[in-house]
Amino acid sequence: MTTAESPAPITAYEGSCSAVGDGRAVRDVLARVGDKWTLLVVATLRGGRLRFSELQRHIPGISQRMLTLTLRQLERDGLVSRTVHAEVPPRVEYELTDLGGTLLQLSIALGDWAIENRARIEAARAEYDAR
Amino acid sequence: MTTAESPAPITAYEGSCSAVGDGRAVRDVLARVGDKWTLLVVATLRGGRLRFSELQRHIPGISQRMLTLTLRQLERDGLVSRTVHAEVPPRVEYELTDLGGTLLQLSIALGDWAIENRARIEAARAEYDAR
DNA sequence: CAGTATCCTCATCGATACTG
DNA sequence: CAGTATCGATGAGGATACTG
Repeated sequence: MTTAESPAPITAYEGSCSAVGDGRAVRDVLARVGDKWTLLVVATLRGGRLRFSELQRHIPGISQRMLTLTLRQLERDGLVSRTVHAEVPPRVEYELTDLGGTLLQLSIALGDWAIENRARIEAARAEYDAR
Repeated sequence: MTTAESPAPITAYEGSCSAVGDGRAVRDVLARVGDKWTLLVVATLRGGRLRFSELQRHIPGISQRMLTLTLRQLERDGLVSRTVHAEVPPRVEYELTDLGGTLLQLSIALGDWAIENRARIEAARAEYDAR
């Protein structure tokens, strides 16, 4: 799920069936959404706006650096808005945009799928590994 | 339960809140599904069973190695079934399992989201970069 | 045909230190 | 408080060669 790429052609699925669109678009989305923290940040913002330190507290394990990078990407893509309040000490709040809200729906679907099928997947793994 | 009420933190998914499940499950799924090729392979199998070389042809840019690795993971997780036909030359066919089919639904939703919002995201990026 | 086996590169991420 | 700067480890993924 690397971000910086694709001189490659990748014309997968054009025409053949529109179910998933072209591979480039799907990969772009996955590159954004499939990294280690993005969906977790989006999910954490589902309750409304939070400031930087609150986000960090609610996402155990995320480093300051990765939270910053993830938020910058989300902001750049118009999925999250960033509001700086002119105060001392500084207060910066992040909030999902409307577009980010639609992504949230997907992340919930993905999360639900994860919960529902986790046991099945782990059973399959155990069986596979048993050989 | 999309709480719109409390600014109170919906702390990090410790298995309690169902909206996104716990972070670990979500990350597991993303680790599986969010890599460079998995969803593309799943999507390619939507039409039914295909053999190794057919998959490779339909997914431009994928290396033999990555196709093999991706298929092994999917097989291990019970998302794809592998059938070896006792012939010469060998013929191996891959097909989505029922579980894999449910993942396909998600990949379609993700693909649709990608198509629908790609222009918006790129516009947001352009605007962001213009500063 | 359908894979393994190696080698190698480069991006991702974590840790740490520093700053407006 | 909310970042930036820098460094180093890890590992995903590509290229290539070989095999049952």
